[in-house]
Amino acid sequence: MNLLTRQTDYAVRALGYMMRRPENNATAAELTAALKIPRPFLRKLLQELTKHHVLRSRKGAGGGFELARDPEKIRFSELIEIFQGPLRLNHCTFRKKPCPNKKVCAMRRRIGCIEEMVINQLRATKLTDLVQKGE
Amino acid sequence: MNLLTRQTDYAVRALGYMMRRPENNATAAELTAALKIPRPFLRKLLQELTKHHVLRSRKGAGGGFELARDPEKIRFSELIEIFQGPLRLNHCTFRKKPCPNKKVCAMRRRIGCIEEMVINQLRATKLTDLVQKGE
DNA sequence: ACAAATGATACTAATTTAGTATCATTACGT
DNA sequence: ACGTAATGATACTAAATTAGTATCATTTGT
Repeated sequence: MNLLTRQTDYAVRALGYMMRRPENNATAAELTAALKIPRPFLRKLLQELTKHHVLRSRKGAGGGFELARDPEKIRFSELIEIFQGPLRLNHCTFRKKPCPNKKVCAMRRRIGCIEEMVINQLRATKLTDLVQKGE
Repeated sequence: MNLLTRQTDYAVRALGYMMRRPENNATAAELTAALKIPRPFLRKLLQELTKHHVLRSRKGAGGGFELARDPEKIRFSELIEIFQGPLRLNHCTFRKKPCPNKKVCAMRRRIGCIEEMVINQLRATKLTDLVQKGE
């Protein structure tokens, strides 16, 4: 059981790296060298972050990526959602065909409860909580 | 992002069904009919539960499965572990090669914290919480 | 113009999850 | 004893998800 995929993990590392630089920026090349993440994969992931306005990018020579916002305003939950879809711990496998197991749905309620807790935690966790500036 | 696989989901349904029967038992055939889960898949899963002493089985005519314990003593966490391995929300992808990203490991601490909360909740959740007897 | 950067997109590979098939073994009922 | 109804063990295939690659287009600074 693993809540985080490698993409999310990489994304946090990359963002963390940028956060610790004075200008909050870096190029894909730098990040590849520093973090040992396969370059094309990293690039794709950075583009994704740009699309979702977590990063801003500049093309061309001297270009690169920079944080689009204060790291304090980048939520862990947001990153997870970008790479792993909506935050839910369980989606009823029978959702389409009107669920024939109403009886079991105490499960869903109970899980919903745990789910809510987790989501609240993930929302409350900011990039700055994941990566300490000084470290 | 999905915390539960279908196997775990099915397992809860199957156990819930058995829990609501007077003898806490059923055959694979009954369960297939009642829960609309593909039979060979269900059988495999029931065998797994038997191996882990959540169920007891009896072979031969008139045989079948029964809960090996009071449903109050079957933890949700245990079921997840059986089908999805150890409860961890994140395992450092760099664990082998001594992690070159000590800097980022605030992430690990923070995630560890959320992880612990989730695990505690899952441990505290019993089969009886997932499936109400009367329902 | 050229080099250094990202954007877009389509593809392959690896891993995990879901599901199938088959034969062996056990136990009840006659 | 035999047939039938059940699970045990195991090996396999299929589908879905995740990880990673490749390529070409576009932009920008010098």
